[in-house]
Amino acid sequence: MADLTLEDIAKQAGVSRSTVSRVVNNHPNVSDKVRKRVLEVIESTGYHPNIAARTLASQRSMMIGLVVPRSVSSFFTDPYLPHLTQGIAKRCNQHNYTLGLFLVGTKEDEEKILPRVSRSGLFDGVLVQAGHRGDQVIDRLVQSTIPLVMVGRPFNPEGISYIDVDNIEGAFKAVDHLIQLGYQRIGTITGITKSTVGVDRLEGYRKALTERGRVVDDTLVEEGVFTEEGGYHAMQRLLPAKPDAIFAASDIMAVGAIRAAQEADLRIPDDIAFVGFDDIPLANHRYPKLTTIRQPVYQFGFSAVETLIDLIENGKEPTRHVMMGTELIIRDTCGASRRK
Amino acid sequence: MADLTLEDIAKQAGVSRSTVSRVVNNHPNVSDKVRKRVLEVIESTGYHPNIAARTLASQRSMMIGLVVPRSVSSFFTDPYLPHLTQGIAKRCNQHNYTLGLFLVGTKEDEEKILPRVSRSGLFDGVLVQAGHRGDQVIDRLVQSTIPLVMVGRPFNPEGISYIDVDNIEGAFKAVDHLIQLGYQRIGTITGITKSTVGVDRLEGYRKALTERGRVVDDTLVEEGVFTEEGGYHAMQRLLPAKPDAIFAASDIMAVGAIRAAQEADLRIPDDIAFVGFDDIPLANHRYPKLTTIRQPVYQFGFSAVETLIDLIENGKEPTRHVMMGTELIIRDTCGASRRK
DNA sequence: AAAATTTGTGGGAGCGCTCTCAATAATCAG
DNA sequence: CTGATTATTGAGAGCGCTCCCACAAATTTT
Repeated sequence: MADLTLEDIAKQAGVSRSTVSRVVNNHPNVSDKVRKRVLEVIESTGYHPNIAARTLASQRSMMIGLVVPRSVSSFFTDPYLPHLTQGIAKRCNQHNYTLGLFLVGTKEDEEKILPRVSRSGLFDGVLVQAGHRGDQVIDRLVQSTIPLVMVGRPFNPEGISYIDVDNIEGAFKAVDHLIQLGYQRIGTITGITKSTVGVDRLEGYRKALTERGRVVDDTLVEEGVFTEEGGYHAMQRLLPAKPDAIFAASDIMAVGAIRAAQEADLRIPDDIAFVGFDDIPLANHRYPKLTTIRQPVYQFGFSAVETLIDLIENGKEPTRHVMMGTELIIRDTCGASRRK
Repeated sequence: MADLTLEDIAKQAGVSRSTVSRVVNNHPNVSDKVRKRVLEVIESTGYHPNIAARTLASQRSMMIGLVVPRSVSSFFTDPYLPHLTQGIAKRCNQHNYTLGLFLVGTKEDEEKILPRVSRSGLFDGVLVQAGHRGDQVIDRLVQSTIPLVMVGRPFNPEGISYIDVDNIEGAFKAVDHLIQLGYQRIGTITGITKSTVGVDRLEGYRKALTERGRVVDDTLVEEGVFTEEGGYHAMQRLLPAKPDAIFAASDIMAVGAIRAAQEADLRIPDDIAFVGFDDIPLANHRYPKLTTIRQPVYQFGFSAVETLIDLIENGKEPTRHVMMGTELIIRDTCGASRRK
């Protein structure tokens, strides 16, 4: 069954290997009669071309790799990556590409994964999730010659194609919303500023305050890692500065921050308001419901795959940059309904 | 760089292609002198073997596929699968296997994925997450000749290797814990009973009650899908029966159930106690903290990969069944500390 | 009606590797 | 020191496919 070859099909259909190949690959210049006959044989035998042979002969594997660098540690604590992966897998399948998954956990993983991804010829291209500044995996992958698209903007984007969400604009919307609601001491829990996401969302925060004539008070800015604990601890550090509203750079951090606020007996949103970023399912499944900035993660995956395939099939120049928009989702934690 | 071949290395090292192949594959019977020389050339050129060619010649791809069927819809709402995937990816890498990811979303996905996984020769084996009874993907994959390991017990396990967590025992522990704490009206929110997980956890619930001389009251049993909403709605249906404790078949459902209880102004654990299943990170990051049954998801992934590789390398007979244990994690929602 | 073009089909040379087998070199026993 | 054994190396035949080229058949042009 699995060991049928083109030759076998050719023999059964009474044609040559070449003709069967043409039929399988939908090439023109095959008469309808022959095509039909070959198709019937293929159908009845359950033949499926051997991918390794095809890859070797055509120098195209129809496989792309998704590499998640070591500095992206939150593969399963934050739904972002699973969601993204799902979008990527979906689109790959639609384009008949197979997806290889590489989660880099350790230095050893890195040493094994890198050559396999970039020099084994197994992958036509690679998608890399952006991580921290100076992450080895990213740098080394970028230096290789394999077509590559980054998911998230790298610090040094020269010559690199990437897709990104407009984090500055998203953060701006979140903070501006809080300003419009009349909050006076708006703090922020930034993500790791070793990542462009962290940097950009902080910049959006700053920009909103500045454009509305506010002064940025550094005692209201705390950095955290992108996890629940990160938000929790950052909030604890922020509490003495008595903020009346917080923009957290991710929903997961917002959840942690809210926990810290609740433990300090603050009511939400009466004593302190929150806006997150991401719109993870949990945001709508907790009490009180989280006001947040929605980013189109699934479409992000789609777009990444499209961009990469375009790169693979139409050459690496010029580099492509895709920027996606965000949306403010107003729920309970910002206190909008109360202040109306 | 990527287009170096064995032949090139052989020429540079002044030996034959065969010898270089032996060195690359760590075969014995190569003199130290020659091996060293070849290794140096490989090192200095950055040569990496072409995987497609190797696969074609050796009939082994060193790739395994992970297939998540359509009936497992919760790829990103529940951290279970991401966590499992991480364990699988880790172990694959340690064994120098590459992981292909297939998330089946639609019927069309299924038609494309199945032949590619089972008949293209690209994969040496496949891991399949268990889903609902009668899921086409599972049935069809099982019928193919490719080495296969199910993650989670299938309904019809004859001739199928699988690994599973002891769900009956886990549920038993959870419910027995509630019984020991003196709760009288212990209800359960079962998962979908079209899955063995759902069935087994319900059985553990029944077994615990029966063994402790209790009667199973069907008005205290509600089925839900394995999501937050599933738990929420099931809890709403359960409320009129006035349970004083609930065993939810997953943490995510427990979270939803707690939300429903809180909306009904019940205090936890004073008015109603909860025990979940899974021990997802959130269980420890919410207030009150969730008492739950921990299953070793990461090790689950490890074990699945080990079992599959064993199958690939040592033949398909006999079928392997691996059962993993669980652990009761006592936190706040069961009221244990209060009742001490 | 012959020549030129346009299909449609088959043959053959790889793609880069593995693996068996034969050949040679090195080692050993008697 | 010779014949036998063993360690080391090379040659060659594929693995199953693609793709270029040549040829034959059908169609069009002059």
